[in-house]
Amino acid sequence: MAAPLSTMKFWKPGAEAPGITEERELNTETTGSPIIFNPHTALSIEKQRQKLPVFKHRNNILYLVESFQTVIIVGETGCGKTTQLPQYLLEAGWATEGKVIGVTQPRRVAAISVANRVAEERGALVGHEVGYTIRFDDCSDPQATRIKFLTDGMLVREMMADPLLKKYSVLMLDEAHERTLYTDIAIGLLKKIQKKRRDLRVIVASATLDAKKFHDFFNLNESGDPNKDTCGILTVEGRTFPVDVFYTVSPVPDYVKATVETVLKIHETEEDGDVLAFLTGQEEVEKVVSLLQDQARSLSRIGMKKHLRILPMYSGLPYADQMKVFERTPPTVRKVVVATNIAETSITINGVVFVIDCAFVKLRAYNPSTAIESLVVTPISKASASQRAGRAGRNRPGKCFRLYTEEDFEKLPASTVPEMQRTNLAPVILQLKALGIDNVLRFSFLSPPPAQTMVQALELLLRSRSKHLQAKVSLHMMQNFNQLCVLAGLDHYGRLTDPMGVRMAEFPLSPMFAKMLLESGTFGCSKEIVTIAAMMQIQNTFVLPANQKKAAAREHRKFAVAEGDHLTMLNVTRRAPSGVQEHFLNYKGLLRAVTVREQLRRLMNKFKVPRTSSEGDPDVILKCIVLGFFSNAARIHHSGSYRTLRDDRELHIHPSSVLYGEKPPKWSGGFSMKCCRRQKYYMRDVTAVESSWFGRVGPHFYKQAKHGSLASKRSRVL
DNA sequence: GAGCACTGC
Repeated sequence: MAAPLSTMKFWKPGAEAPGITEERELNTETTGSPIIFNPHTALSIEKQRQKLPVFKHRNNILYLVESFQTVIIVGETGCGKTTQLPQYLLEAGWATEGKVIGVTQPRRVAAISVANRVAEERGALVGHEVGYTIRFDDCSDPQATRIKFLTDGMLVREMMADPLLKKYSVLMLDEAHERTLYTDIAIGLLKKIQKKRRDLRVIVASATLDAKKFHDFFNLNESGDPNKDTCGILTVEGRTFPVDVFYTVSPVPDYVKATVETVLKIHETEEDGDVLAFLTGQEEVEKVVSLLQDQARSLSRIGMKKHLRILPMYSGLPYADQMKVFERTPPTVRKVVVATNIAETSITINGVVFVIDCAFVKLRAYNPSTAIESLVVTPISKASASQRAGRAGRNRPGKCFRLYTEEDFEKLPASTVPEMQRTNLAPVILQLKALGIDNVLRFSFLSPPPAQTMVQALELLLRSRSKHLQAKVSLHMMQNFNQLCVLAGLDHYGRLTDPMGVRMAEFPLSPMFAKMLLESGTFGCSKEIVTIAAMMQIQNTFVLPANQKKAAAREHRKFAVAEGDHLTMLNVTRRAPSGVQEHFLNYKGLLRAVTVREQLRRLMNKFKVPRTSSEGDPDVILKCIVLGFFSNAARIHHSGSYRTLRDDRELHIHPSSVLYGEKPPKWSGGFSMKCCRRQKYYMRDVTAVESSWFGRVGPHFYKQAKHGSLASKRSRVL
């Protein structure tokens, strides 16, 4: 029998206009060749372009770009800003004399699909007048391309070769409200460039919420006279349908159960239309999917006319399963997509009319006092809630069911903490230094990272090395700074070392990886290390399908080696080519690892790292890994768990490691630390090592011990 | 003893 239909009660306050800020019509299969239009159909394209809401602001936009160095465009979903604005600028002559109009996107697929669409509108193939540049795929022509779409990370890379971005006349940062790490870096750098290049125009496309923050940041007018502002704002209305928002009457004790009940309630009482439910992670998604599938079976047994088709969606899902959510269902079937946050920005599913929002999201957090990254289930922001709601109004008016009270909604923060404020800054600092920002403390951050992190350590160490000031710096800051010094990316004055630091910054990887790669040639194992580094960039080498866990685990054991995960990865690449499917390997990931490896090899050649092989000797490889990852070392504790060398923190081997469940090695290293649920700390990518290797590799690092509790540890290490 | 939101260079 079906469970009694929902006891959930919702109420609907005054209708809310969803503040939607994105307009990508994401075609997930963008690799097909674009259609070329003949002049006859071009007329209708012109008409379509004129119908977009942004069109009637055309002259105003061009006037603003002419008059202000920076223009903030608040453009709601479907207004056409991403595709039209660059074309208006092109038509108005902003791309003459070899200049380029650049438009950044936070995601690769978006850059490709938008470039394709704009090329289509202009009746040409992408890669000529309109092009794109993303990592591993440059589809632009240095001579011919006038409008270039690129990822924000790519723009930052380009600044290394061309610090003033001389080839660009205008740069538009799209989706700036998402505040990704690279968007924020680009924003800070562009402000700096604008002071030297008065002719460079910057357009920031953002949500309403942030417009003023961007305006105040970019406005260089200090006179108080608004007539002298250097930054203007323009709002363009969107083209979406209204979404009715409902809240629960009382707080929900268990949002997983509540999601299931709400789906059933919608199915029972609402008209046609697909459902999209947001949850925080894979486990929750699978749980809801399985509960709903049970219910759906019962419902069809009792003769419910309309069927439910329940589909999970998260990034770790195999590609073929992900594609299922885009398939159309017959009118007698209601599609229910149970997704993680991937459905909030990265993908758009057509046909969604009902959204269920649990109010939570899993976010990365960085704890500077432990140097450990963790994933924390956090309440979403209001901006995020409205983005989720907006997913219901893409095709026709929709409804959003929030599994929380209106009172709780009011307590949510206005926007999500920018990535810049919750990430490890070592790579950011290295990049900024490489871009000639000597004093990273003076860098104009749109949202400055917490002062208590490495930045403060840098300042204190740069200005004075007196004991008095050092006492104020906590141990971890010294360690972070020291880590970069030992890696030799920075000297003790905080300057980028040449060549080591300069080269490290050029690698699209964190400093530890770069160090390991650059030294691997002299260690005699660069061929192996480059493969291992590439493999470490993919999230999961192995896949564990929910219904075949045991069979998969059995297959995975076949690749395992006693030394640990790093050499197991090497083993996978050597033996995997046949039978990726049967061995339950991450096919997409392995393909990606191959491209990453190619890029790394090119950089290694550029820096003349000798191509050497350990010829089957594992120790050389492991020592080389320790060289980069010396700061991540642990030894076994009599309790059976591990303790970190740097601060005696309790650690466990992550269940995904091949060393999990085996006789634990005395020492482990090379791992990355993750804090997962219940405040337990885990090591991922673990390798068994010898204690004697650390002292030789990172003596300065562990010497720092004398400032704090590490002293006793160190004597045991060396 | 038991688990990994999502991007990007």
